[in-house]
Amino acid sequence: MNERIGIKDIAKKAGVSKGTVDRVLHNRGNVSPIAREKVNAAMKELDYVPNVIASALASKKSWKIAVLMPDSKNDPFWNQPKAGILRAKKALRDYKVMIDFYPFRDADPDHFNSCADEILSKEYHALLISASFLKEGQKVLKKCEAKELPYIQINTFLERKSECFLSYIGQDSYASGMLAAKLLNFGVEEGASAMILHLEKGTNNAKHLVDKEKGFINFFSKNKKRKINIVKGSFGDVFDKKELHQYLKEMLEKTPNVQGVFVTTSKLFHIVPILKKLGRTDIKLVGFDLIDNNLKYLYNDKIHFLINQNPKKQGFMGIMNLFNHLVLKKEINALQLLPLDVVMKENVQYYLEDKEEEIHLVF
Amino acid sequence: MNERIGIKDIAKKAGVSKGTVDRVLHNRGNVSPIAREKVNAAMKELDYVPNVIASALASKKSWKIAVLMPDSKNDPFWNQPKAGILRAKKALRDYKVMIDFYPFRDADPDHFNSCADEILSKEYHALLISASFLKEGQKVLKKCEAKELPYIQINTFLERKSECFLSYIGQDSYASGMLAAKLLNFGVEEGASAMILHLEKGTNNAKHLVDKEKGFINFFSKNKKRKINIVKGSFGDVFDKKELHQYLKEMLEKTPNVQGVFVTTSKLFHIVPILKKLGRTDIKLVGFDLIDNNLKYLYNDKIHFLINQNPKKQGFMGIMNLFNHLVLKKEINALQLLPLDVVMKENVQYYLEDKEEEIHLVF
DNA sequence: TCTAATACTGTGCACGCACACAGCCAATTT
DNA sequence: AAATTGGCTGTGTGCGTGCACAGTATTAGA
Repeated sequence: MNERIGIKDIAKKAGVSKGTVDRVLHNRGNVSPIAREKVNAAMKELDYVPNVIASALASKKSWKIAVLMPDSKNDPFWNQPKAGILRAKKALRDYKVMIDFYPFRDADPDHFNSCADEILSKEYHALLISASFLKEGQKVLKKCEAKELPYIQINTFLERKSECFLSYIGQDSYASGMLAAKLLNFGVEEGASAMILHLEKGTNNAKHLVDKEKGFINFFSKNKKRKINIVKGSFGDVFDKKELHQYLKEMLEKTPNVQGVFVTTSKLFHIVPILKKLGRTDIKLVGFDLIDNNLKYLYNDKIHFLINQNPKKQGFMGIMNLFNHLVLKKEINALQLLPLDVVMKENVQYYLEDKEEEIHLVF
Repeated sequence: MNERIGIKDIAKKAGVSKGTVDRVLHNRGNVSPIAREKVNAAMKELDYVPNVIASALASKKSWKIAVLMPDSKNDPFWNQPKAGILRAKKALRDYKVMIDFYPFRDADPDHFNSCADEILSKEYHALLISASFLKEGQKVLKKCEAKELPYIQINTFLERKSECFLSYIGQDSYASGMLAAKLLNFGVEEGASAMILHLEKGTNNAKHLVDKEKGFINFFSKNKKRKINIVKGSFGDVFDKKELHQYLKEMLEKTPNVQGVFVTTSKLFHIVPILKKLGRTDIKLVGFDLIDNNLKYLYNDKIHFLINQNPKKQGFMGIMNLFNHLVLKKEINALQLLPLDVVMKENVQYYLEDKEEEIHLVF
């Protein structure tokens, strides 16, 4: 049953050799229009689907992919996308896919540039990039386009109009802001206050933070049935604990009845001990990312919700989509927004488990 | 670079032929202990990893899998596991995997039995089963074990001790009860009441409902800081709207200040219009499953949270795990609990999207 | 008309493995 | 001693496709 038909079948049907079928299949040229037409007709009639297994085995081509993302030494967050990339690499080990990492120091645009130049000086088939720097990122992508090097962006999205731009894989920042708002709205009483707090430098230059803020605020302005007072805070240097303590103290004093705080990055854990010192353990907290420091507080009920952005999956899907594009010539979606998982103590295990789960191949 | 080594390499290293290596690899017997040892040593030393591509291409075996689950005509829920199974089938099209469906009428144990008998009378390599009926389910699994037919259970878990029992893939009912409790606890004021409501017949016979209830109640009994009054309700025939209306009215009258209701199945949507008629739209609602009737109310803020159990993924993983076991001879986990996704209006899109996402192959 | 270039087509090997088969040798039986 | 058995081993073909190369038909140029 279920006899799969191969190129020799369509060759026979079309009255040509399998060599000709192969040439039609891969647009290698040197095929007469008549032959091409016969082959196409036969393929359509027999509903030919290439056998990827045999194809992969026979193919001699190898594919080189460069990865340009921040060094995980400086920010452990980047270990997760990296883990996803390595898992993808393992999944593709029987295909000739080579992956080279170019980690750049995350606060060093010059280093970012020099890494990019090194990539561009070599012969890669594609690039997986997470461009932290707005201006430099745009420049690098422009250079890629000049060299016709296709790329996929993860985590940070710089808009480009080009054939080379294949996809952005990451989160929808605006939606994540709304989600945080909805969660706080659920747990905060009518008439009370909720705070959105940026704990980063240069907040206004970071598009994703601006978007999160928009989402958060728009949720409450749309939702007119319940009145919640929204305040916005911003503090750059989380390592200056004394100043941060002072800042939060003043904010909470001048804002009446704050019942919830939304921190727009993974740095929520910094304010937990401070709130404790201020005797405000009643405040409900929402933040991002399942990093150890946050998890600790999630486990003992200090943090109520963490929104998970699937960083590992971002890396994994980045490579898998490039594979899809390069090797299997499939269309890939230009925008791939990953789920915003709502994580609590009771379901966190499912999002952490790193058991040897299935490996995902894209056909 | 990255020269992959194959059986001929280890054959050379071990000083035997590739035939002997193959026999060692697949435990085909007829290998002298000395040869076996040499081959094993060579494999270890060269860190041999089989090329699944070539292996799949060369293998002549075909695999037959039977699927025994409720008919989706009667309950559209089952369309989702089915869709997952079909996707897996597509992903495996180059491997010789055949899948036959045996849908049984969901309230008809006799039909379940006769479907099972038909499967057992044919030659299948494995079975994917969702046994709705406790007693009949156990009997059927026993028969499978007698015929040495390995199986994976999805959605409903019947405990068995047997070599044939490969895995259960589904949700952790107890954890889902706790999750629901946590969500309601977040949105319900101290001193108020929360209700757990079963809308099924024969609740006490359904293990997963009992477990959900345990999880829900234990959350509140563990959490002694905040006092919430818990009440339990149970009503069998949701289609008798008048009686259901009356039942809810009385429950809400005799229970002071009910602020949240947790319905333990996908049938939450049945009580939404009734609560509206009773003028109790303030009550916060938590239930299960992204089915259309529930989604409608999620969109217009009548339902606050839906807990998603990944029914499509259950089907997909069921097949993939059988493939893993049969074809790739990999160990698979006996218990595979899928994430309990917390779904709200703001993130529901990510769990619904049926875009042609990556297809998962297990190596 | 002949040659040479070009356009097109078919053949056959390789990819790494599974598996059938034939061959070998020692032990046992006749 | 010859025949048989059974444990063990190596050889060789085929899976469906990619691709190099050889081969044939067509056309253009002299």
